[in-house]
Amino acid sequence: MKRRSTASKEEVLAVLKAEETAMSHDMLQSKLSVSMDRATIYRILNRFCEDGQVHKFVGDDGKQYFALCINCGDETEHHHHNHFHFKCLECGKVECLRDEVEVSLPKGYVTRSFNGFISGVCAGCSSLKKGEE
Amino acid sequence: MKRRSTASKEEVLAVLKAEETAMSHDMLQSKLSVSMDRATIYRILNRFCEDGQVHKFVGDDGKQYFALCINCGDETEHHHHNHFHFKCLECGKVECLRDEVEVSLPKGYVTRSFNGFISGVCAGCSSLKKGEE
DNA sequence: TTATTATTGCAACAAAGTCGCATTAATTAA
DNA sequence: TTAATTAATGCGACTTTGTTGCAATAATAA
Repeated sequence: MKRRSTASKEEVLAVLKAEETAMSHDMLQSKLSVSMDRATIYRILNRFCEDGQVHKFVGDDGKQYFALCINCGDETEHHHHNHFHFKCLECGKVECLRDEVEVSLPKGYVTRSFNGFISGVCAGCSSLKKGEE
Repeated sequence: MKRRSTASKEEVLAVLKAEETAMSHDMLQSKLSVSMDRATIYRILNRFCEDGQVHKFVGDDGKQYFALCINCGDETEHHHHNHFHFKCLECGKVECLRDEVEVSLPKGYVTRSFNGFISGVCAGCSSLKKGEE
């Protein structure tokens, strides 16, 4: 299964880079300059995940989000992504929080996957709100 | 809107207590001794949430899970549920992890909701697996 | 240029969750 | 005990998310 370079693929990648936020499928689709099928977008994104360019997580809205694997620290391929994701409820931006989080599990428990998600208001938006008052 | 005590409501509560695990709608439905409509189950659970008997969170499968507000520590009504939930991929049990988790947000960021979810293997199941080898 | 096969679009589908509305039934008042 | 009030339920319809099969398209290798 060698990957082929296609316009769709490049476009998805371009949007992910340009927007600088993790994106759910629908966020992405609305930003695409070329229209493409929902299934295609999912397939492209999941391929990126397999290739380690992108990682996937679940938001507190139950949706899958996809983020470029940059600014996520120096993760290597089999690395657990033990960081939180933060979604700003004002501007909609979803970002990776830098610090790795350690959760102490009870004795004998083993982690397979980690999903940390916080919703709130980011610095930019909370200062704006202060300004408005 | 005074709450009424109904058989359905009691049954849902009974299952939640008996199973001792957080449950998604479908897990719950399959354990009910009385069949009831999907919408009804959701409405009952969401009412429990409003009343503070139950809290809700999202699993890494994107589903909503509901857990009784016991063994979750001494949360008061407006308390953030800053604890992780752990789902055992072997036995399916979903439990609240005791320790409260502190995530240090960048300056100016405000938390509105917290969702921490870990999948893996619980102590019981991982010791069983050792035994099998 | 042709053969190979990864990629795409389309349609269909399943599952999760919500909502409106008519009916049922728990509670309160008479 | 009966009647009135209205919360709770069941049903159906619907939206959204995500996946999959299959035929058509197109990127790559021969």
